[in-house]
Amino acid sequence: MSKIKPVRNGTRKDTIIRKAAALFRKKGFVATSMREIADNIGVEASSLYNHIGSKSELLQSICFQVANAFNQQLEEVEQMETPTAKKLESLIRFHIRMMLDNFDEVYVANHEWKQLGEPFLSNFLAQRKQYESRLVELVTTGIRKKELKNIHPHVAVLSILSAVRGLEFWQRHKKEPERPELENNLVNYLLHGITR
Amino acid sequence: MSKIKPVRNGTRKDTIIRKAAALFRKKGFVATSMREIADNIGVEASSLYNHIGSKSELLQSICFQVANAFNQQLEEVEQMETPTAKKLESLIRFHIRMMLDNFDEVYVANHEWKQLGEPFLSNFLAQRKQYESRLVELVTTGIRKKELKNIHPHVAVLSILSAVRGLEFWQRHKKEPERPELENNLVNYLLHGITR
DNA sequence: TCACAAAACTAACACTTATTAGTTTTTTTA
DNA sequence: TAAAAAAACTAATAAGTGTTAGTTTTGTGA
Repeated sequence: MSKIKPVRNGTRKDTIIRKAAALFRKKGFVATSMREIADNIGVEASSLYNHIGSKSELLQSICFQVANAFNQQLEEVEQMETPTAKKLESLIRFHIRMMLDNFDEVYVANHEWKQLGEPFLSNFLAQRKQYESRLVELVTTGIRKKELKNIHPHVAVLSILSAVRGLEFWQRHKKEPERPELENNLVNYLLHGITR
Repeated sequence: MSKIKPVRNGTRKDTIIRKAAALFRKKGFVATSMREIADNIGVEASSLYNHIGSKSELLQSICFQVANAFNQQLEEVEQMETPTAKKLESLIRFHIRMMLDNFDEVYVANHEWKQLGEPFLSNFLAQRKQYESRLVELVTTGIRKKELKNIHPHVAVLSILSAVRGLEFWQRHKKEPERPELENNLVNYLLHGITR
């Protein structure tokens, strides 16, 4: 019937991925059918295959796009010439913004990576592991330099990552603390429990 | 072929639910087929229906059994005559133990509740919301009594719940801090950032 | 040992799934 | 405006889904 509207500055493929991300987030990857995605765009399911290779490819795009964003930011922060606490704060704030600005995609990457097929699954998990290790390294360095409290680095890192992930629940209580205030509250709780 | 072995002090239904929980955790609810569950037990898929009503019923059992456990513990803690921080610590420790001792079930309740059909979905979400509210109430009281730092209660509660949930990642680094040490580290991080 | 109940089986059902082939319509390019 | 490319369509396929009916096997209590 109608045509797929390319998203601003993007291809039709991008449009499909965005809609897919929204549905994957709401219903889960496996529970979302190609027909549903197509319906939601206003097109037949088979038409999607003029733009994408497969359903799995959609999930792959979403997961690795998110992974790349986080990796790139970590790279930049590692280069910074600031105290460890400041680096940590930058990263936490980036996580918060990613969570709020790219909710569907980040949520899907966090919850649906299990449905990736090989070799993508292994690749994704390896990247995640490496990301965590680099954060642990950061905290460890901070402790050695006496810039941070002497806390178990791995516990701290996983707590921080999890707490930020918990922002997904905030979608529900939207009116609660406004965005910048929420951001500051969370950073404050996570850091000033650890910062000396 | 063979028969379903009833779990110690349990019914055959319990055995099925346990195996289902393990598979739902590994592959997700929708991606797990009744035939897979049956295979894993060593029986035909149709045989399962001598013991259970439907696939959805399996998910319901898992989710509400977990919800009940948490609600019951909260009830008990609320009755305690101890400082707020102590109550909070009890709850955190209970969450940690539930996470480690009933990993599959807690994980499934946390990740697969979306797949519950109505009216179970609404019921489950309502219980979750109420649980959170009661925790917020607890923290708020603690702040009013000057037993806790003056932090945004909702941010604190969600951070705590999320951080504890993050223990699911710990399954991977099993050798890291041993259980009691891990527990103490986490409690320490979560509370001594908030305790006065 | 006989009868009854519990629990397994086989076979089939009605649907839904992702994906493909082939064709037609629409848009872009020359 | 004609030719080429892009993007939609219809129709079909093969595989997998949860679940049911009917039957056979297994275990139990009289």
